[in-house]
Amino acid sequence: MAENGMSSSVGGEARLFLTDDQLRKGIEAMFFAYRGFTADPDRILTNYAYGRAHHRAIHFIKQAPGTSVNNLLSILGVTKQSLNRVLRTLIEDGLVESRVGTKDKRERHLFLTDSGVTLEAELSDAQRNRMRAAYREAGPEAVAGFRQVLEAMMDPELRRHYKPNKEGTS
Amino acid sequence: MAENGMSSSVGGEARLFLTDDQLRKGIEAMFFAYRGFTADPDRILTNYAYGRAHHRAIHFIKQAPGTSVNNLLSILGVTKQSLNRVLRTLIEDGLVESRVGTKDKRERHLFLTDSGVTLEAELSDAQRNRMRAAYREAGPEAVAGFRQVLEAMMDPELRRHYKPNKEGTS
DNA sequence: CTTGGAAAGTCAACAAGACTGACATAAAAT
DNA sequence: ATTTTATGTCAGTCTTGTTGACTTTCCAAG
Repeated sequence: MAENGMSSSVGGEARLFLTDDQLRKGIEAMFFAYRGFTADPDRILTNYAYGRAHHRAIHFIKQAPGTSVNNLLSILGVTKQSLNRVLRTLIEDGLVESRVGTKDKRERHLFLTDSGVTLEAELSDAQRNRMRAAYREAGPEAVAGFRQVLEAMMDPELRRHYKPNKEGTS
Repeated sequence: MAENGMSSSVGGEARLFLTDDQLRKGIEAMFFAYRGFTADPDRILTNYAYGRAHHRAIHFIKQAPGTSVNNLLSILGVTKQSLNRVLRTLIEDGLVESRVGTKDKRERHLFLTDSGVTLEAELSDAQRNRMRAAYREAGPEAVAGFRQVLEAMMDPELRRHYKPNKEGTS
């Protein structure tokens, strides 16, 4: 159904950027780029017997210190059981501290310890370096386009909570 | 080590697009966008008891019919053992055909069967629709930037074999 | 005050899909 | 003819996702 190689180029050459072939190239580029995007942190993580899931948890705890498990859950988009296993090892290893909520004792508030901050910095530095190189090579206008397309690709629900794109010209 | 929050904004406001904060936003956008990127095919795949790995295999077999297992391996960047499990189920289920090479009998050449083509179309249609919507919303210039940054993010090795970005202005 | 339900988090068991190691077969090289 | 290389397969383990069952805490209705 609708597989004739021209299903989206009916608008003529002004829409050349969304022919099926252009779309396919974008899809493949996304796949390959994501691999590069995660390659450096992944390499580092194996030295600590951690995985990508630990990186994500650490990243967002650093970003929102004191966040509840539930909040982290909705950001990461996994089940609480899955996140729990990761958090448990990070807490056992002393990278994350979990404090029982004062107002609501059901909640656990998460913080990075000093060791946690150190590992987060090592992982983020590696990932930022790759990102910075790509940004620098592509230039500011390409970066703006990159961010626009990425944001349009997110799930609408997430997008409403996220929307960090418009920053002032300051 | 170089963790002071301004490690890349020393060049002044002309380089605002690669401050650590901009980099972090890009990193998070990449993470969230990739989830959206795979969401629709993933949903479809559960109906067939397949996973993302099957999708990738089917995609690249469709793209390069008759490819050898080894070639597919280098594209997908996984071990042959991992790919083998996926290919075996696809062959058993009659979505992929594996023909022994005529010139070199060690090789297996892979093709999609009619059923394979059908599933590939269903998955690709879903993914292309999401991509098309994002492209349309962001516009042609943003798409060009998107592709530039993605390409710069790939591993250099892969990039040399891939490089599909320069197409004529026709 | 008690009770019953909702919410937050934990424990256990299972599945997908990566990985490494050991192995089989065909082709090529010596 | 024998060894080496290329290719593909089988078996077992690990990470990380899933669902289901459970505890603790909070809150609201009776």
